[in-house]
Amino acid sequence: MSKILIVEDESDISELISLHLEREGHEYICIANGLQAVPAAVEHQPDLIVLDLMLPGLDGMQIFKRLRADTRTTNIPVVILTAKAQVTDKIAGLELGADDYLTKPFSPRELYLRISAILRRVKKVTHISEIHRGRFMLDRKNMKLFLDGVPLDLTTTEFKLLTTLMENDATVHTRADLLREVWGYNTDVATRTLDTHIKRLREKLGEAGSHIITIRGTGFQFQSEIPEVAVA
Amino acid sequence: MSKILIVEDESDISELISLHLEREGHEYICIANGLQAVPAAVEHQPDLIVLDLMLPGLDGMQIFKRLRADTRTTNIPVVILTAKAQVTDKIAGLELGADDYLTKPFSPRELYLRISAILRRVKKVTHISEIHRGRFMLDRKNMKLFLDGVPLDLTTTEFKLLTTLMENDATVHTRADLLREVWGYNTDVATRTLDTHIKRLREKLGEAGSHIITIRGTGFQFQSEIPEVAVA
DNA sequence: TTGCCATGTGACACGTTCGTCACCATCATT
DNA sequence: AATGATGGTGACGAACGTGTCACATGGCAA
Repeated sequence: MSKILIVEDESDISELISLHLEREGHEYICIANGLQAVPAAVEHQPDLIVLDLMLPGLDGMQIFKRLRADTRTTNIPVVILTAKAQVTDKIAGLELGADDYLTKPFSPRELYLRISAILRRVKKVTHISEIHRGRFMLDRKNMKLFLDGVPLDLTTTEFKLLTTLMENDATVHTRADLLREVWGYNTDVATRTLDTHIKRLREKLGEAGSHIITIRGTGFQFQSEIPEVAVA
Repeated sequence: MSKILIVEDESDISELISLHLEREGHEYICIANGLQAVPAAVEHQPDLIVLDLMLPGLDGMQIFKRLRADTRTTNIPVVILTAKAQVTDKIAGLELGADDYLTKPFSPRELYLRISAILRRVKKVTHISEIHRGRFMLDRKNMKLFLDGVPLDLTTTEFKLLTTLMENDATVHTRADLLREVWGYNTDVATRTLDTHIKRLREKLGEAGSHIITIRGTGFQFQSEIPEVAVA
């Protein structure tokens, strides 16, 4: 269930929208006065805002800009509704950073689905605290590693190290890179520390430790798919 | 810069799209054969896929479904392109989980802007590994807390605890809730542990520790804005 | 005011984690 | 095959993080 803020002065349109939202189990707040848009968004922290540009006596674009300017609302997706059917208007709306732009008359079902598409995307991406790479799944939120579905506990350092390696599959990370990424800007960490941690990681991974590949003279690399190497 | 995979058999259309993408500094890969879509997406891991549904001898919808079915591509946004202008088709496409749906003939500029809108949203949300709350900024990626811009080191437990509290600003978390969220489902953690960690957190926060509020008889709460209380 | 109960606090002890070092293994080069 | 350099390993002590307890404090109701 998500919370949607509808900024629309024509009550029949807002009813049409809210009907759909309600039927699908969403929560909504309708306001008719554009001036209330920012305060309402700040207060309710909706997951998405539907904004009609054609509000009486007010430039809807102005409201949109204010929503983007305020840190408390800048990340909330906005779908713009308007009667201006010109392609140039559409482009102007999208250019300013709207998430979608629909022209009246619109199909309420389409609007609803476009709202869903955005919400879905946001949910999905938020959920990507998980990195999937072949047999590995890194759950960043819970600092857990799953190998073939089996949970493995990692220490903070091991976790950071593996995350850095896994984030860019098959990219070579130099020793300096890793030290900087994992240990922070002041690379006052000495000699064999990195090696030791790589070793500990490989140890915990068991046979799958071979996914961490040594690039002699440079650094290390994570490969989710180990290429077949012909062995005599 | 983002990487876009274009699946389109008409070379003039794919050129039109790629021209725009290139001009804005994006990288792109064009493939004309729908069957290569999934392998190409797996290999290149694009940030977004533009998929023409009207591929010769192939059901584009089928390809879309396969992209969503594969764990390695399921999270990649897809923009569907089609000649079917019927609202019902549009609805069908969005219903299946496309991120946007454009009908031919379309304005290349509009397509480009819609692609940008999705990329922007994804980037923004991905970037929200940072939680901003008043004077506090929690950098989940680096497990760091910034108070008025000053970095503070937190231990794993402290970090989880504060994250849980901060995620829902001004929401009261019961002791049981916190124990479950931070310590995991098996709440075999005893008596005064939570209090001790709250204390340690407050200690590290110094004077700002007052943002963690005790709700007597229930639990704790994080408030980014401390309401003015009249003191005699 | 009294007494009870929920919360705050300081100290402690245990286990974990970390960085370092000395030494060994392995690879590349000649 | 010899040599030097680079990476791997095992061990160890110090530092850190954590959970628990005993006791102090403070709010609330009778």
